[in-house]
Amino acid sequence: MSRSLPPSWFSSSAVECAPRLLGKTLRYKDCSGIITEVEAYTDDDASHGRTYTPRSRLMHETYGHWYVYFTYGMHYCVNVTAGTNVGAILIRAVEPVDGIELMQERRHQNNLYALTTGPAKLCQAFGISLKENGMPLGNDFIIEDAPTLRKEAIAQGPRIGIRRATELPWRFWIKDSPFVSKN
DNA sequence: TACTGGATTCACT
DNA sequence: GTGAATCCAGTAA
Repeated sequence: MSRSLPPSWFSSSAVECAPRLLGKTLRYKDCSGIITEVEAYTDDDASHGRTYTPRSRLMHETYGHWYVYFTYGMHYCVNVTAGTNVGAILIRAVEPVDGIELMQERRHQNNLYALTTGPAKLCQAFGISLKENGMPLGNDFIIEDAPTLRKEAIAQGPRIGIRRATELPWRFWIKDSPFVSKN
């Protein structure tokens, strides 16, 4: 049985940790998927972390904790807090592995490529909501190291895409994966 | 207490 | 490409 990465794995900055998350497995209860797309937020203008508020407190005071927030009146997004200063990594997409039927049921969607290819889609598929906010890594909610085959494939590179436009967060994704968001 | 706008998604044109 | 859905956190007063 594999173990979760420890919270200390996330003590480096969000920008450093984010690309290293690609290819690892996100697991929550009965569902799991290989992380294909992430976004790193620190204290820049686009980040909740630019101010210290009750919501952003986790970004300032923890690393290796789940930060879940509600947006647009209907969607949840899931992050892992990172860095000893302020930061979080938004998990934007995964490749579904376990619990696919359950995800399809929750999403009312059978198309595998539309199941978890977006931050809000992923939360809906995995059944993640505000009640998971603030949990430390471990127990039900874990990130496992990459399967060996994935690790080798990623090491062969260049497979990781990076985008950092002005005033936008750092985005990292696995280039040849069909399981990434469209925007 | 009262706005304002959002780390999105989906249907529709 | 455009707009609606929908409600809460943050801000200003």
